[in-house]
Amino acid sequence: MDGPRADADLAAFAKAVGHPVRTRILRMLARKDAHMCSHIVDELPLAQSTVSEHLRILRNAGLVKANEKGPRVGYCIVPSALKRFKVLLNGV
Amino acid sequence: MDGPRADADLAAFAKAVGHPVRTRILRMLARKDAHMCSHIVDELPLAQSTVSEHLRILRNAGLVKANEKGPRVGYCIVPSALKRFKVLLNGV
DNA sequence: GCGTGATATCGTTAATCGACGATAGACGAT
DNA sequence: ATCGTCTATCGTCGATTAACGATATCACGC
Repeated sequence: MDGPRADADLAAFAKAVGHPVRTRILRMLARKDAHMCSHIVDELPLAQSTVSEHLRILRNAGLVKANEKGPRVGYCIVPSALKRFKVLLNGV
Repeated sequence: MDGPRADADLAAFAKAVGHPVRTRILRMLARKDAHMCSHIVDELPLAQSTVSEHLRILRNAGLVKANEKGPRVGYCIVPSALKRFKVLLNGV
């Protein structure tokens, strides 16, 4: 589970989560199976494009994925990635 | 343990750890009670000032502290902070 | 006091980040 | 086919970060 890329992976996860808006988004996603981007936008005092960018960062980190179902994208957590993040951190 | 500042705190911890050099430093500190800054410098391909800056970031995040013992500063992990980081993350 | 070794801080530079508005693309409904 | 809705991407701007060398500071031994 933790190979030579443990430092790089842990840092990448942490960097992705290292912004209050993204921790909040993560929590929102963790409490439901899926969220539409617009739902998240509604709950945050940010422009839609900004939220989309934060979601892209979380997606690039592998922590979140989108069910590619047309314009109404359902976002959800990738449990295995979140788990690996926790394992890596707990291993420090 | 997780109040209204949970998002901010988690994000701050994650941001501090969100750099491969700092995860590596954290691991080094986790394996010993204390390290001198110069020891860390020796093991990293970075200038002393750069390492000092990374240590400052970890210190500001509360994850690391320095035993103020003159110029030979011994750095060590703050277990309670690291624990809180883990708890916050595991709570997501 | 004077030097020496160990850290910290300063000043600079290039790179990255965070936010926004504007725009483009994709789908469902009319 | 066109419209309206939802999301992604682009371009920009100011702020922050990462890295370095140079310089200051501090504590100890001489």
